[in-house]
Amino acid sequence: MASLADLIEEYIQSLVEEGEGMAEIQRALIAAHFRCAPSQVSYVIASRFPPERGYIIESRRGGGGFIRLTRVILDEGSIREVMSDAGNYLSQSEAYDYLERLREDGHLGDRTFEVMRAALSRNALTLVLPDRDLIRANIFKAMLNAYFSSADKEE
Amino acid sequence: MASLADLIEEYIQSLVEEGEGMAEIQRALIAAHFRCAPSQVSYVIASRFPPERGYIIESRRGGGGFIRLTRVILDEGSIREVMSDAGNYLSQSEAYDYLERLREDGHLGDRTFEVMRAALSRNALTLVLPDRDLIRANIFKAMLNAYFSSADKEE
DNA sequence: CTCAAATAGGTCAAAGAAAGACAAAGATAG
DNA sequence: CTATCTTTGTCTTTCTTTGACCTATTTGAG
Repeated sequence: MASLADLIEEYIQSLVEEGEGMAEIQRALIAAHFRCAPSQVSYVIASRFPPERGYIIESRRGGGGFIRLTRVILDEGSIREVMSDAGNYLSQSEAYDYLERLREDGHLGDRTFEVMRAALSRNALTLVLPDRDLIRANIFKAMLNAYFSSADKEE
Repeated sequence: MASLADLIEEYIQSLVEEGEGMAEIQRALIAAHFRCAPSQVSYVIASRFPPERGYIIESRRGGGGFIRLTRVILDEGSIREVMSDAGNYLSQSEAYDYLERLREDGHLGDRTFEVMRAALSRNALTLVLPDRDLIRANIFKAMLNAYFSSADKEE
């Protein structure tokens, strides 16, 4: 069953697409539309549109206030940057966010995306917690490295 | 005599078939349906739908949580064979041999080969020895399943 | 102009929801 | 009898939802 957060995410997503990568929303309006607490909308924005997925979040309070979401496309040169942003510990959700972004921006094929996702899944990495995130960060960087240094090879 | 686990397996199996290879189930609902502990459902999933048998297991906790099962169809029986041969522990050299063979047989593209190799490398898997080979086996199976379940998708 | 009211978003913690991990007890096959 | 498989229960982790309180902006009365 899709949670309320999922529905709100979908809704906001459609607004962003409609605005070709940019949307200005009013928290209270969306909350009213879904009959939920305004902070629920904040939660959705924080959890579904974070910088890891390539969104810039700006806002203004008071009369005529808004929350602006802008999708930033990752260029070829900034991929290394993503890798160093990832750091030495990486949770599953952070890792998935990065992958999502790389794919959305056309730097990763669908199949490679799925393979990497599988390698980074909590399921495959049956370790206790500080270890798991450390190994995940290692694997993440190793795979991206391999992928981007074997460019111009097909599949 | 058919055990409860067998009945639950059958039931979930039918859901997967109904969904043409994919099912999203709610653990608590299934448990209620069979009047058993929720962890029983986890047991069935772990014991009857493992990666060796070609299933991908994903899940989400919390409100609106679910367990998603995806069945991987392998036209080439040899790949499933490789997976079960691989066993629960896999050394780097064994893993590399399998990858080499899959590539030679045309089942793996060059780039995917490199990515998988990186993920399975001793370098990425900075763990002590019994652990390392166990995690490697997990990752290996997860990646193969992901790769072959996303056939027909490019790169 | 000044400042208080109205407007609107931010933060955080607590409660609720649902799955995961694991151990222990029970059943069964060999 | 023993090893393996099943079943249950308890505790943990993760994700969602709400509510109370805080901060920033605008507006308008005096």
